[in-house]
Amino acid sequence: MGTKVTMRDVAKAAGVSPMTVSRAFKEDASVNAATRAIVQEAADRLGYVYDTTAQAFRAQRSGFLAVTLPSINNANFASTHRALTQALAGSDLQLLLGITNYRVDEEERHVRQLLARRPEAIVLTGGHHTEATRKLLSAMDVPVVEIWDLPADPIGHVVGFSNADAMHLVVDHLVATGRKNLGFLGAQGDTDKRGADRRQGVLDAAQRHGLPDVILLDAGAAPMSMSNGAEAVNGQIDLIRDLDALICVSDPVAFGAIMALQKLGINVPNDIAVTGFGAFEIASISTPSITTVNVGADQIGERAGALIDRVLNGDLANDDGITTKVTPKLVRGQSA
Amino acid sequence: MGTKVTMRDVAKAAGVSPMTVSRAFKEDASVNAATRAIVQEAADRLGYVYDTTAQAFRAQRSGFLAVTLPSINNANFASTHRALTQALAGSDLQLLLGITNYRVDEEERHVRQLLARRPEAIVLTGGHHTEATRKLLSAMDVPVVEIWDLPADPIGHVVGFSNADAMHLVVDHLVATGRKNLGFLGAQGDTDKRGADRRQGVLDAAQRHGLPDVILLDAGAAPMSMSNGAEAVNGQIDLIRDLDALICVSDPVAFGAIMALQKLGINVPNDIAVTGFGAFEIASISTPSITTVNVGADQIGERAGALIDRVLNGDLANDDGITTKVTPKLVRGQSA
DNA sequence: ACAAAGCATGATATCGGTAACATGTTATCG
DNA sequence: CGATAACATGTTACCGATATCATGCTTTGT
Repeated sequence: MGTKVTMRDVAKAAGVSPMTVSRAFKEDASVNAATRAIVQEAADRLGYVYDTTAQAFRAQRSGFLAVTLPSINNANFASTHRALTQALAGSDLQLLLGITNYRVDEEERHVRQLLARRPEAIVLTGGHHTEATRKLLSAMDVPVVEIWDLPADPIGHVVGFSNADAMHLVVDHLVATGRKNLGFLGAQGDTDKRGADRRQGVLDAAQRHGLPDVILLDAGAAPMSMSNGAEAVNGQIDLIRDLDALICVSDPVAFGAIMALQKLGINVPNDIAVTGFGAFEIASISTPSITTVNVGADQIGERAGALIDRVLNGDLANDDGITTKVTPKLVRGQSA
Repeated sequence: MGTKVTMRDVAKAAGVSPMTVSRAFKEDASVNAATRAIVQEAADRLGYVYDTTAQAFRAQRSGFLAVTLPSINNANFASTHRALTQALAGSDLQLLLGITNYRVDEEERHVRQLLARRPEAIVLTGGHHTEATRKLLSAMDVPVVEIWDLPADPIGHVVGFSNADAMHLVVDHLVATGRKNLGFLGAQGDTDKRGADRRQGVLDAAQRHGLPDVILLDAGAAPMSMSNGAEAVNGQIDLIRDLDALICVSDPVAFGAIMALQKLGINVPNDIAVTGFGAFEIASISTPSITTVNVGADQIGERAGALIDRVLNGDLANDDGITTKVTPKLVRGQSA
């Protein structure tokens, strides 16, 4: 019904000044209890809804926390999101999400949009960005937290881990259990930089161990999931038969690969070991369960939240970028 | 670097009035090309970022489309989100998400926050809401679209399907293939209303077919996933041994259940049929593949987007609520 | 060559809350 | 009892972008 009811309207209805209405809506402001009740009643009657846009404008404080995520269909990013939300439950920040589909150019588009809303801080998932994105971010002096990565040249703060190093855990484990001929199944392009970092980590680790060249197997573009794993196995089975270990870029891909291998009569892990990444639920439910890496997605969200709290409380200067590392852990399953 | 650069600053630097700067940033406004270039250069040099908050305030148009989703870790809601984003790519709307964790009280909290940002329209996933939520929504005359459900008493527009009716497809199929003793595995509370609707649909359909009482099996609270299915089977196996069909509230639950059943030496579908819901990827990749229901999550997003386009263009009065039904389809797998 | 139309730009007021200051009224104290 | 503090409320100005109206300059047609 009531279109555009403002504080002025409420004030008139309650027989007070707009300022008193404003005060009545603030918890701690000094307003007589009776007056506050009258204002409340008038507001309810008129169907008044507080206008945060106006408040944000006047206070020059949007109350937004901008967050970019590659995907909204990923248990790990969901964990980070949840932990971040919880860590910031005390503050009055509202999350403003941008979904980048694993692409830096979409990230740039979103960052532009997000910054125009004047967020209090911005959280970027990933440590690779376009030049324009970096420029935009340094132009405004908004606190920046990069998560899920350890960028070589951080923009501001960082809460993450090295995707490349995490793969060393996997390769070390495979080598320790006698595997030598490794294959890596993931995107072979560089659009998804975290995936590319993992690929590079595998290559480096294999070289360090003096293993034969790692066979690179294409699984399409991110976001990759179960079907990608299955199709990649079926399409490149000749290459795979020579391997004794298949390192997959993520658990869903690994699961799809295992399903396809089993249908081809190839036993996991006897004929070939398979590993995943991310400690998704499928890794523990699958038969065989999948050896994977738990990156601590919730820890990332939690610590990023705590960091933002400190920055916004002024406990922490914005320009001395703090890097918080979380430690990925190998989770042994039956598949490797 | 440059804190709070405004149009005024750019104007001064470019030697023009703020108004000209404003025009230079609008594609179609009449500004001399040379002037526009000067302004651009000045803006870039100063690191000016357009302030959407101020614009939104002045124009009394936020540019937000508010959307509530139960979860950000769900392929179906992600599909809806993606389709919605694409359908609205032409408009300049920015999505403002609220994640409700399948709870109407959290939804209410989010709706309050979202409305305070004066969205152009609001999309609610689900058709059950608190009384306060309904009141809030009718107080502002913001266009409302409820999706993923067919509410008995819609607030505004609707794009959805009947969760209860969708289960008839499943039960009909089970009956047609000779199953009689059904169990329903899902939440037994009413927090997740869509889940409760599905449960009711199964009960009604079974009664219609004159089947014995459906055995209700608890799988915990939403969001439920694979482990819930597996644990529920392990914990209530005595009840399950008497069944010849297990209807699960979602595919992940069904998959977890199948894994647990297989480990117990119970063959699916020979000993017991199992069905899921949602046509998640796991349903097609799993062995056996899972009989499920595809609800057309992307269609929902697409049509909701088109609907919002029409409403915002004034092609459609806000008060004559349009209900668009999408038709869930049974997807036959090997599990039932 | 001059009026009319077209184009580029500037000045002013405004959107809805609220900080800062001002004012009026009631309690408190020596 | 007069002075001062404590409290409740009102007045004014302002945040940044832009709709609207006004203005000056250039082009065009006859």
